Amino acid sequence: MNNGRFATALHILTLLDIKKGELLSSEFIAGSINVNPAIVRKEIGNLRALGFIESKEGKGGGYTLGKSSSKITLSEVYRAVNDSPLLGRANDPNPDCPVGRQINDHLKDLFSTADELFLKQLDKITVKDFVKRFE
Amino acid sequence: MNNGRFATALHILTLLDIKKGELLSSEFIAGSINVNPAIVRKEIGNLRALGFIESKEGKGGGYTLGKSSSKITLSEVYRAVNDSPLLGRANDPNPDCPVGRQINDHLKDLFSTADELFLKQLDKITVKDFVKRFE
DNA sequence: CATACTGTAATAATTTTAATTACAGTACAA
DNA sequence: TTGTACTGTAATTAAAATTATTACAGTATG
Repeated sequence: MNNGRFATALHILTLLDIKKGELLSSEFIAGSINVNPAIVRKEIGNLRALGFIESKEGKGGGYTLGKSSSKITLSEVYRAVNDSPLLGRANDPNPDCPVGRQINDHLKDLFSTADELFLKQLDKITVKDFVKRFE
Repeated sequence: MNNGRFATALHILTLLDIKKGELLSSEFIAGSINVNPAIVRKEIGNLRALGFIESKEGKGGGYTLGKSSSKITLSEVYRAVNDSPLLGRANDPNPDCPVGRQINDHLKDLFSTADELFLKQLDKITVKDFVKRFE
């Protein structure tokens, strides 16, 4: 799990929606999030591959939304930065112990069910909905 | 967020339930989880304060469940190791930006709702239920 | 009183995450 | 056509979080 990346990604999309029509630079975006511009460019590379963001290179270049904020759900954003929200780091238990041998599978079941539920909730919320909270 | 600790805590409780009646040492438990005994003792210190585990000091000492595994829910275990399952690490955005100033509050809302939902699911599952999966 | 445990803290090592640096590539504009 | 201001990307360093290790005092048992 890594919510730092989710926070960053959603922050980027929020700024792009609020400043719709403008091309925002990685430096401007990084200034709002308070992270390094290279990280913004990297995360945008990921979001761009999914069609959420478009970029323009060269002088005067920058970023805009690649699709309407009403068409991007938070579950899509979460999946973009993270395969399994909840599972996270597991132990590496002893395979010679009956419990150790099985527990990771059982934990995985547990979390994948919860993951689905969590993502189902986020699926109902679009970036546009989220941006409305800033009004 | 930190699921390593949840995995460790649940592993401990699972072993204690399966080996009910016996006193298990931190070394035995650590051998099954494949972590350091001092970590087991530390986590047990936490679980003992909540009444989930009892310990006996001195030679021949060790650990047993402090209450029936059917009376311990996974949501209680989760809360024992983690205040907010989902929120995790946040950024430290620029307070001079309208988005930066507000986003952490909005993220927190988002995650606290999801947290409640997640814990509500875990509330339905007891340690005993979990242990049944090993049969 | 020797032994085998727990309880707890301090420190070190490891892993993960983010920051920094660097630079090639691209578009604009004088 | 050249300087400038951007993106794209990778390599390296730094910081933060997590876990491991070590150490030892305290306690019960035989």
